[in-house]
Amino acid sequence: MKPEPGHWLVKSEPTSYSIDNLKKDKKTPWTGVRNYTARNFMRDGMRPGDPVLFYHSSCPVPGVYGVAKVASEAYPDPTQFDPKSPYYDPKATKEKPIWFLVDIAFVKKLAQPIRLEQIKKDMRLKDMTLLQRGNRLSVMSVNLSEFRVIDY
DNA sequence: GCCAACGTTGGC
DNA sequence: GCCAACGTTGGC
Repeated sequence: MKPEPGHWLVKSEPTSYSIDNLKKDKKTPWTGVRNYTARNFMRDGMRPGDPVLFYHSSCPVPGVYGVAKVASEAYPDPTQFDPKSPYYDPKATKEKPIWFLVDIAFVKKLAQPIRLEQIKKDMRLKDMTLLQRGNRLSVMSVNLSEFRVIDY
């Protein structure tokens, strides 16, 4: 899959890391992504400054809760080398890292979240990767036009 | 808690 | 390389 440059969406379960956590931290390494497609988006697609929609999943009201931006080039996810981390990958070495990440920085929290329910109803968003059948990617690209519908 | 839709793993 | 079994995601 050729990564589409420019605009992105990341998912997070708010019980594990929410937009409020990001607001407080200002910037965070997006650790723990263990899916090759998502990794490729971060490693090969994301560039510093790219806008990112921040999506809350597995919660009472799933939806886009804020906007962030890419805040670094891709670099190896340090948790893959840490045997104590839940994201430890014994196959990874510092010479040959498997997993890469970028830093994500807070931009803003939306006054009202754009709920998944609304996204589904909006004909302008019907082709969003987020809505494609069975899409469980935690990092995905978003078209500029789709991005502008959500972050107007 | 259920279940559909995947991705990954491992036997062959 | 195939494919069944298994694990995970995430909406509902």
